[in-house]
Amino acid sequence: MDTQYQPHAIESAAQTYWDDNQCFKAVEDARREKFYCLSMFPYPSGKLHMGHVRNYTIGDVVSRYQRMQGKNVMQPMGWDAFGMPAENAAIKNRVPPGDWTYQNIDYMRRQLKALGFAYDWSREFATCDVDYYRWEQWFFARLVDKGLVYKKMAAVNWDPVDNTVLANEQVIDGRGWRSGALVERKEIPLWFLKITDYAEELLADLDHVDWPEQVKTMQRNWIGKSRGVELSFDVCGRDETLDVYTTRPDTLMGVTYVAVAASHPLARAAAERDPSLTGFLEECARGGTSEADLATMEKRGRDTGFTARHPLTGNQVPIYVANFVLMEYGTGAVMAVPGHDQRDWEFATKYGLPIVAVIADEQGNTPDLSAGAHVEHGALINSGEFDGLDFDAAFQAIAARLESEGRGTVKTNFRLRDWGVARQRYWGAPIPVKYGPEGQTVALTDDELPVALPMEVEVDASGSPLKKMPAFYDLGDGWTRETDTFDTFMESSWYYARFACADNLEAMLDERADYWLPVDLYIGGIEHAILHLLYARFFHKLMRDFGLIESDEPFQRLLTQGMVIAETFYREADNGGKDWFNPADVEVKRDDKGRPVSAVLASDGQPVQMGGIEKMAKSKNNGVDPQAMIDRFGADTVRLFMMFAAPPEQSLEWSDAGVEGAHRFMKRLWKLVADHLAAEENAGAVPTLDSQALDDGQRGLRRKTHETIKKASDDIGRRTTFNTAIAAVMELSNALGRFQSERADATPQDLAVAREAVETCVLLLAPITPHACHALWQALGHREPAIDARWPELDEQALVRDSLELAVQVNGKLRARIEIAPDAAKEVVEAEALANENVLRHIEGKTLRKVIVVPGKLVNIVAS
RNA sequence: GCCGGCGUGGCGGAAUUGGUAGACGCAGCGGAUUCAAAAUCCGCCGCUGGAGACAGUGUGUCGGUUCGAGUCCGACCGCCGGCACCA
Repeated sequence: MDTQYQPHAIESAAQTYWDDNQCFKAVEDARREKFYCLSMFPYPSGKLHMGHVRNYTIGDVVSRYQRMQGKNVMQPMGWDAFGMPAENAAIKNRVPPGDWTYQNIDYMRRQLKALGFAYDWSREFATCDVDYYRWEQWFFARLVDKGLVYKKMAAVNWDPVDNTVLANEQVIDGRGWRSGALVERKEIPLWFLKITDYAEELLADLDHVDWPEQVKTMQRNWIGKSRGVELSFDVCGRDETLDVYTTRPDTLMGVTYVAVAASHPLARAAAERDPSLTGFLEECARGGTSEADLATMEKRGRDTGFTARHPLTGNQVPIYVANFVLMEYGTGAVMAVPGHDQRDWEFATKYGLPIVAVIADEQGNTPDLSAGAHVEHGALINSGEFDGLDFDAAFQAIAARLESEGRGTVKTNFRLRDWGVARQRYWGAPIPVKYGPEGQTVALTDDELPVALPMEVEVDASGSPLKKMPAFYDLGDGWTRETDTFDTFMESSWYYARFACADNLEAMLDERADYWLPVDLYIGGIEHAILHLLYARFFHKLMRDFGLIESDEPFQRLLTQGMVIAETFYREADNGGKDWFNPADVEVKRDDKGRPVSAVLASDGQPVQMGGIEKMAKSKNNGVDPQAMIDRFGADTVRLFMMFAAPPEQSLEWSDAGVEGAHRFMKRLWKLVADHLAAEENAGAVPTLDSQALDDGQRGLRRKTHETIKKASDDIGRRTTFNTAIAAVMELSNALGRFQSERADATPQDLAVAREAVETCVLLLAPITPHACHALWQALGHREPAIDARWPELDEQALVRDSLELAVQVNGKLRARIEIAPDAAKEVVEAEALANENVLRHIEGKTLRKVIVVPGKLVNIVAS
């Protein structure tokens, strides 16, 4: 073999081999256990970033590992191709979004291939392919038939200058990102999917998936199941009621006012009576629609002049209109208990509304409400017949009373809201609906589908070009087509299923979906923990209920990867902003401890400021181009560094020096194999290992080999902590290197033990650095490729030790280490520990209280 | 604001179920090799004291539980992700 490690030649040879032999084409085979490994598909933004490289390397390592376990592995790749960036690029470069998208896909596909990922490329598709989204349109029409789709008014961000709807991302400090105009909340009719019909099941089935607990908790909280009471207040002097929902009916006697949304009919009626309210209602429409905006804005309100009658006491309480109550969440009205709700307390304090204590503090006294609300549960006070009841009893009693009077019912509520799927944008799948001359709304029939998105368009900042294309929307006879397109979360909600049968042009899914689903391991960014994953789970259940698939959940196991971050550098610009410099163009100066102290721009030698470590992003210009790293070190080094630098769930800091370290290891590994092969050649033959005839050194190396197999198998297969698996292989390779240099005149058993260690290193690393291991496995004389080699098998016998080292503590502090036989009795261990010189020194003059022996670990002697 | 995380040497991280803190790697320092350099190899490497044996101290801060806490509990500080039209 070549004694030099030459990554580029090795990598293209391995990739050619895999390609020519179609090694990663997945074929359904009922007799074999399947493993479907999926990484979240990329948005084709232009080129791969390090986050992609990390995501896809994790998936590839697991896929290759599972293949070596003998599983029938499917690992597909595709493109989440609809979305806003294509429209933005179209405005900027005057290129149709479709052209831009498909060009990006071509470039990024080449990059993925250069990284050597074991994808079945025959299953590739982009969500902007008609053959993909046509089935989404078909399925949507089925949902319309089943009554799972409806249209209702909902708030959007409206840019009054560009006359267009803005995404939340396009609203910056309450202004449109292009126009700079103050954004308004505007209500328009939009399509919704009834995800709330599935709230209960979406919550319950979280118990049956193997996901990180934090993600399950976030989803549970997002769905937000609560038990409360829906009750109604009569509006005094008007023939109407105000319905409100509360999870705290126990505080009902503390209600001192009621608040309604600015767009509530009662608020509008109030403005007709009192025109001075009109300006306030307009003000309420200002600002963004995001929950963060609403939760952090200044809470403001006005008295409508109307009053409501308390359902139990009959007392009149004022009705306020408030900017933080929204018409589309719940009933558009809330009851306020300022004594026991902090937001209500602040509002009441601001507007001089009464604050009444109706829940006692822990000691049973009236709580002090001068500095804030008392929100804990407790016994009722100032509540008439309900005084003294605790939360549960009061809930029941008050709910029963309301029910008997026909003024309320116990109700389970969900925080989860129905999914608005309509977007007023061009680059998305057209919503398959048409409108008739008499106001009819009709889903398109199968023979009217698909609705193909016109590809030759000019996009500007004034909204969707579809609205200006009669050829698209005008169907004649007064019928028009919907010009809104689907939320791109629609496409990403079922792509994992389509990968099972992407070549089927006759049906959305076929029986192959049930072979592959559910996905065994799904890998992607933690930022998708709620929305994407919840929508995909919902869509899966919809498809199941239409008989398209059998399983209940799409993703059996989930791995959420952390971000890739890097140092930022900038200079203050003349306009007060910052000019950001790429880390590749900056030289960092360090002090004698290696701490970075300053940095200069390489091109001019002048200083730049260090801006801290941030997520790799265009805005901070701190992205490291994977391509440059692959060109310089090869794909294996990049993959190795990515897997070694941090466990997958944590954020990963890019480090040029770290990459060089990974490259050095690749060179050492290469040399280790070359040295071993040279030694075998000297000896003339490959001897057979006789595990019964080994000396101490040989047994030591063999133990290390099998300890490494044990650890790496567990780390990759169960824990998915690839960094520690690599560290273990590094330890083995270090031990092997020492062994080889100590035994220059190798005996046959030296060579046999060393070969086992060498082959173990190569196979354990094969999923991570597949190209080099492909070449090394060949060099070691194997005819089958490394991808088809079986994962090394653990020999428990090799792990047996003659003696163990135990730590000896005195009062919890380490004082000595003792060598002891692994099967030594507790008494022997204790005696040995107590005989130790240093231990004796520390217990001298003290009384022995207790000796704790943790077998195989330590002895703790308690003395005082 | 609400929900979910994270915080360990100069740096990335390890310590898997409450049991020897710092594996592995990077940087640094010392040495070998070399005419020299690069590359490579060997050694040292939390902090303080000590020639050393060893002792003290140390996992964001403060407090608690325990024979024993990086790990569990409470309060706080800082940073990150999500908040329904970014993907």
